[in-house]
Amino acid sequence: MSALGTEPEAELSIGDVAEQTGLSVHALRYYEREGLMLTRHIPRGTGGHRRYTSMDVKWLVLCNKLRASGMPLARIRRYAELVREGPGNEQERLDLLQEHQARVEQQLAELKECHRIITRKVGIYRQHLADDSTQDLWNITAQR
Amino acid sequence: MSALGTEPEAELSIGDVAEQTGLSVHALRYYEREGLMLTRHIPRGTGGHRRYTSMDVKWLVLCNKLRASGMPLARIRRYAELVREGPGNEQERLDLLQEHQARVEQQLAELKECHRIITRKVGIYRQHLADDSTQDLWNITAQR
DNA sequence: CCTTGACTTAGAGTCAACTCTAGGATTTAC
DNA sequence: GTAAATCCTAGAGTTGACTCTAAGTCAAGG
Repeated sequence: MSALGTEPEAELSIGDVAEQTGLSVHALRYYEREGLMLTRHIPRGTGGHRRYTSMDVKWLVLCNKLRASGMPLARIRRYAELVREGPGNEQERLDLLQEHQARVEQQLAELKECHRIITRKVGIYRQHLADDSTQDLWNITAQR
Repeated sequence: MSALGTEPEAELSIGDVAEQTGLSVHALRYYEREGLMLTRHIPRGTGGHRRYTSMDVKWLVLCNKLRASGMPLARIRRYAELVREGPGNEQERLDLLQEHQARVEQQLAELKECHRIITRKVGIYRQHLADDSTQDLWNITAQR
């Protein structure tokens, strides 16, 4: 209920985070090594085990979305660096996000075009099979 | 104008095909080795140079669409095998295409969701910058 | 005829993004 | 108290899809 975003923050083990994000524990260690997290070093508990917070989980969920839309890890690292630097570079963050947004729009257009072509081909084969036309159609792959 | 699809068929060098498909000559040789073409072996001219036809170009353009929509080369190879086998396996080809069609639809849904999230984040940063609010907002990355 | 550019093969190298292994240390459940 | 599960580090291995290299052969323009 507190308006300030600094609540108790139950700490999470790497296994918990893996479960909540769908990333493997291997991938999570790799992400830390690669500087993709919000802190350069995930704090460790007494026994040396990583202690993540729910902020980390939120960040990783965002990373998953960025990855799923084709952003390379190198670009995510750059974004993480900007966030780690703290306030002052918001314009640069915006630029990075907008560049990616444009890419995603391109991808969407391309994917829709692919879908159109595949759907047409599916239609041709459906037709062909429905006709029961065992006619050796010259080469169905070249149609249209 | 001939209704039968077997016209003169000017032959094309690997360089011509590369230019027309956007694939590199290296990739084209690789595709042949991997059994992704309509014939197991692209015929060679007297000097041992590959001679492609416009059918090959059409096929490769389709392959590009399938690849661009995330079909792995192994799956394209399977499709190529079915086409090489000739008539009789149309149902199997249709199944393969429909499976891919479904995947593309999933991808489209996922990509749209990513786009929505990125757009929201872009909106937050735009707002923040427009407000000229140099207020050290706690952590903009965690917003919403 | 000769040079330049395109082509040939076989095989090695690259890149991103993990994924796995070895050899231990720590934590948790009974 | 102990066994099983989970965690640690450092580093090697994997996968897919090319991409490049070496050491030539072939073809086209002047």
